Amino acid sequence: MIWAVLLLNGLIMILNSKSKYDLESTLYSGQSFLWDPIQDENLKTHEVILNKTRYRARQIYDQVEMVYPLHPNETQIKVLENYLRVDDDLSEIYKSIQSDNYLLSAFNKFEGLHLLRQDPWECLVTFICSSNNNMKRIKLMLRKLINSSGNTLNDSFGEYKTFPTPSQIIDAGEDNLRSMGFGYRAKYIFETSKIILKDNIDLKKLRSQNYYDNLNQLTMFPGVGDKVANCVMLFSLDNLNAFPVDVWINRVLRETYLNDNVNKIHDSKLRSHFQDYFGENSGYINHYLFHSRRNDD
DNA sequence: ATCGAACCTCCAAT
DNA sequence: AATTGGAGGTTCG
Repeated sequence: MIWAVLLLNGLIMILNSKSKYDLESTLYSGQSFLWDPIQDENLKTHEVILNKTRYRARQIYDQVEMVYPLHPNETQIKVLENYLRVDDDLSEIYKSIQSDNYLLSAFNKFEGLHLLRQDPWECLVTFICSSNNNMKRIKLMLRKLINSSGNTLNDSFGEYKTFPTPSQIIDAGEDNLRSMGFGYRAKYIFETSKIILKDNIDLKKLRSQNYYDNLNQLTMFPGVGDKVANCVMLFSLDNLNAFPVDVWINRVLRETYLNDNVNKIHDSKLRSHFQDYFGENSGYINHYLFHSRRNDD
């Protein structure tokens, strides 16, 4: 009854999710490094900047509550719902997959884990940074980049920064990027920014385009190989059949799906094999395998 | 074509 | 306390 009152008064803004949503698993499962947990009235709230606006969200039962902007307009609600992929019907995806014990256990343990629909430019920079790197340092690098090169905006919580555009990264310069701790990735980020600017590339136009066309396009950027390209496609370009193969996926494939020594098989060959094996939602499966394998102790 | 090594930097484990 | 090796890969020879 309290619910009804709160809902009617518009005090609680619950996003319209098709199935159970596990916000924390989703935000911190290694697909985005741009969310920050903040303490809010003893509840765990999470913050991110999307489309130059600050957004805050938290788990409420099996759904997501949008707690900021305070009285969001339709567009703002759509932005967050779109980003969080609340329309994905996970129960359909769980059902569509041929059952094996490892996946069943993963679905059960992380029920509600969603893929995100991130901004492709931010996603591209993020995953170029991720090579030979760990989550903590990736977050630190991105934080430094945003703080030093992004635009400063204001809202009722105070100042916040937007993600730098390609030209802002070019303005920073490769040396500056190195001093921020990017290491050899500084050149990749810098050169990629130059290409995007010079060729006037709108990465969002790659959405829903052919998987292989996107793969070819993305791997033309320096610092982007098969793995990074598949991450960008899966986490920002709606290519749900993308299948990034990293060391963790390698492990789980070797331990659970193959008898042979997987190390002898090239990553891109593994990738295409398991795309065929798992089918059109292989990207979702990939992320459950990845997250599950990283959290199994 | 294929295969190691090298690449920046941080940090946990010797 | 100094050194080594690995970390959610890519590139170069």
